[in-house]
Amino acid sequence: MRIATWNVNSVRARLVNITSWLEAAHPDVLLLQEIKGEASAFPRFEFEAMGYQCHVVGQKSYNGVALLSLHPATDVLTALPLLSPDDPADAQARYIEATVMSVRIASLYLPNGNPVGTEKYDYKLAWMARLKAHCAALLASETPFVLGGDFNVIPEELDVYDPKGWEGDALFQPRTRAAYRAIVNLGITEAFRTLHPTTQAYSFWDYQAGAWQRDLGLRIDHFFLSPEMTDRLIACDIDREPRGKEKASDHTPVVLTIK
DNA sequence: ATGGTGGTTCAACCA
Repeated sequence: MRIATWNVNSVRARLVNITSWLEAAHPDVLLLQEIKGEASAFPRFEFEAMGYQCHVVGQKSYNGVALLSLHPATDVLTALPLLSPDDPADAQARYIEATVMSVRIASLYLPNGNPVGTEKYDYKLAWMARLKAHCAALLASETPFVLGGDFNVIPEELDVYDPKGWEGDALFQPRTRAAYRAIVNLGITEAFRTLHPTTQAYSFWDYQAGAWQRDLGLRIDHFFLSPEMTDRLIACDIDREPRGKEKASDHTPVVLTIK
C-alpha cells in the first residue's frame, strides 16, 4: 500500500498538477492539505474519473484537507476530538481521518503559528495538544494508524537550510519542536527520518527569492506511524519533481510505502 | 529594513 501527502496550495489552481502526478504515481491514498475552498467546490469528478473516492473537509478561502482513496474509506472523522466538553470546536478545516484497508489514515494541516507571541502561536500549541491527546488515544487502543500531512514543524537542524535564521520562527521554535517531540515520544515513528537518518531533504521551498532554484527549503511534511505500521514500513521518499513544474505548489509530495 | 511570490477574493489576509 502506498500513501502520499501533498500540501497543494489550492486544489483548483493545482488540478492539472495533481491529476498528472496521480496518473504517474497512482498511490492507493492521497492526502491533500490547503485545498483552499469549501467541500462543494472540490473538483471531485476529476478524481473519481481516475478511480479515487474523495472525502473532504473544506472552508472558504483558507485551509481545507482531503483524503482520496482507490479503496473504500469508512468511519470518517472530520476534526480532532476535543480535549474536554467545554473545549471550543475548531473553526478551521484542518483534519480528516478514515479507515482504509483496516488502517486509520489521516490528512492533517497543523497551524503555521506565526508570528510567535500572538494568538496564532497559542492556537498552534493548542492544536498540537489536541493532536497529542488523539495520538495517545489511538496508541492506547492499539489502532494501526498513519497520520500524514503538513505539520508546519521543522523537527531538527538537518531539516532546514538555515537553522540560525529560523530559530525564532513558529516552525522551528524550541517550544514547537518540544511539543512535536513529546508526540513522537508517545511511541510514534516519523517515517522519513527513521529510514534516512542523515539525509538532508526538503518538502517545501518558498515561492520567494529563488528558494527552489537555490534549494533553500524546509522538511515540514511528515508521516506519523503507529508501532504496527512501523513494523510494516518499507519506504518513505520525497518526490521533488512536482515542485519544478509549471504553476507548482510550494510543497512537493512525500510518498510512504507499507507492506 | 525591506521586498521578494502566489492563492483567495476583491482590500486584505495567509503562507
